[in-house]
Amino acid sequence: MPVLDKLSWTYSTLWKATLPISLSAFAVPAPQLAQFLLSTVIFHEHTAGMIVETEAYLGADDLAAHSSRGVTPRTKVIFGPAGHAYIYLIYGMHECLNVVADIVGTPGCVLIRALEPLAGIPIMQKRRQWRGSPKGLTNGPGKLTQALAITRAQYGLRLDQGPLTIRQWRSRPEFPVATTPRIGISQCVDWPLRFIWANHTCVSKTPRSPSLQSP
DNA sequence: AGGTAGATCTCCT
DNA sequence: GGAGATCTACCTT
Repeated sequence: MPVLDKLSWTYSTLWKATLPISLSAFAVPAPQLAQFLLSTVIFHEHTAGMIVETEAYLGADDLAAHSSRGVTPRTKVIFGPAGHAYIYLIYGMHECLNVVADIVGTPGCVLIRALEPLAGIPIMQKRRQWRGSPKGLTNGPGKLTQALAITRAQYGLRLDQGPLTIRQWRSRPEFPVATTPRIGISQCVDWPLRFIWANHTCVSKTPRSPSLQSP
């Protein structure tokens, strides 16, 4: 089981330890996809990290979701096929990576909020100008995109293959999952749609009142 | 450990 | 024109 500082991976050995995810596996409701994506691994530009924190965003009733305002040039990919990348700029400077969920026409997506850095850590340090502990490289949605060099240039790309890819371990690990309210929103603040690998050191914030699910 | 300010762009009112 | 799915530096306890 990969845990920070216990194993060091090269990009290619990590690639071989993982398998592709079929595009159809993404076509499930966002809360389900958010939990599935925990423990999967993002690869891009000589760097890779394991997802340990996600948030689900739903459709018209979820006023915290960008898609609740309908189709715009920015949000159109959310209404398209699952398994593609929705990437947007927040606060004028930070890119955020989302994975489109659901069937075509149903706007659901999953925000990737934190990774455990696994491969290419020196490259991440250079991109982030960060000399602190490795977890500080990717424990936040704006941090992980910078560490993996993900920008709106990758908007709309499919994630089951190609330059920006998400893969799964050959054998899915067992780990405890906790559920909390989402971070940084002002609407639907109590909806339990944030999912974390409980007690993992790379999670962005300690939840104020996590509810533990069965492992 | 915790709060605040500033940076800086896109979308929608 | 203003808020926003954020981060860092720089304060104060």
